Amino acid sequence: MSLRYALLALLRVGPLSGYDLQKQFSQSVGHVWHAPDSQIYPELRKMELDGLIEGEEQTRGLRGVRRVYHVTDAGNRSYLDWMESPLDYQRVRDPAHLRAAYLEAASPEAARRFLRGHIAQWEGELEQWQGELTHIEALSNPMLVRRLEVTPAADHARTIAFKRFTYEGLVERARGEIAWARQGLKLVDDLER
Amino acid sequence: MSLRYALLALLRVGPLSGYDLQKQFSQSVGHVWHAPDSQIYPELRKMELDGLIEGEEQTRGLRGVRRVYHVTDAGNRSYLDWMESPLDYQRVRDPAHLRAAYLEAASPEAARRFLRGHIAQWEGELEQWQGELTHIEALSNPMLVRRLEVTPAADHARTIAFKRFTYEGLVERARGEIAWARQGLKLVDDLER
DNA sequence: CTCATCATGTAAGGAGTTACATGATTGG
DNA sequence: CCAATCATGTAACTCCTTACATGATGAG
Repeated sequence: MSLRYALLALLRVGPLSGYDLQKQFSQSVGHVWHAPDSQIYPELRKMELDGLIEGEEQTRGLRGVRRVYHVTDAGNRSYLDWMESPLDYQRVRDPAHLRAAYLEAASPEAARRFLRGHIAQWEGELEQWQGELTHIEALSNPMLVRRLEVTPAADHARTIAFKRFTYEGLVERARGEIAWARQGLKLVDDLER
Repeated sequence: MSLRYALLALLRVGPLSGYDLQKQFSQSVGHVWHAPDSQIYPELRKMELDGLIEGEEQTRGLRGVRRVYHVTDAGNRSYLDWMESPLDYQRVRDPAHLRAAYLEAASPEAARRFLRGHIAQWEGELEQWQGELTHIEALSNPMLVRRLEVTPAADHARTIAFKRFTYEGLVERARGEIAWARQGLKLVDDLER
């Protein structure tokens, strides 16, 4: 159910097509909420049916068409309502820690492969999030710049501060996961002796 | 797809019924992989069809029946294969950080409610995981004791070490989330001035 | 003219959630 | 005899994944 709020968060800056949104998902919001195109297009249609957004068909060249969506008043209200409402947390379902808990059943080599994989996974995320953080600090994220353009100057600091806060949290999480897996590698070494 | 490996991890210690497994899910494995009964019973049936486990119908009292499942050779192999295979990581989909990133759209009170909720959420998890850790150190977790009983003495240290490692990681993660949300509360205070 | 990019989907299936549904047994 | 717990499910629905499918436009 969060997908539509991720989409609304982007659309509140200004009208975008499904394709544009999809591109943004591999950048800005996509860093906290991934969604493939096959999920975005149908969700936009549903949101339009629910009256949260409205699509306008634009011609592109001679026969090309694109639907550009903008947020309706109802959509804006729905977004703000979500923002004021309690978040529902998913129950824990963590494949990496599930495996870690029974790692005695794996060979030391497999255990090391798993832990190295975990490090690689989170180093990838870390790089993404640190990159985002750099773009936030330098005001070089195009979506953030567009957002600031439609935001009263008095709210610029807030807007930037919460983005920085978010990505700092993610960076810390990634570092935590990496440190944990390194500990695990040491443990596997110790146990082998 | 991890559910069946969580179930196999438990069943490898000894035969259990769907009901027993369901109970264990709210304790041992459930701390890293939640599953409701409505998901466990059908999954066990599917695993039996796939030949990973075998169920034996036992009578309970006069008319009561219960199916007690045990792992087959194929099930054991499947589990060990999974243990040696690379883990597939889910794409990031994080409602808390999604909201945090756009917290400028919320009122300061709502922002505080959200952050306090986040702290409460992770303090709950922290308590669970710290409790588990205590039970591991004290060897007072019944499932762990049963596991050690069917494990060669030479592997006891390994078995315990990986459990401790897992829950230490989870405890650290929870602490990280709590620290992050506390930072957020400070930020909301600072921005209000 | 061709290729990258723009642009929008459908279809099948797996995984998980919530709610509903039923009945047996055991201990007090 | 009554309540807690034992015991096992189904049904409908949402969300997400993977794979498939198609065609237009613009730059070189």
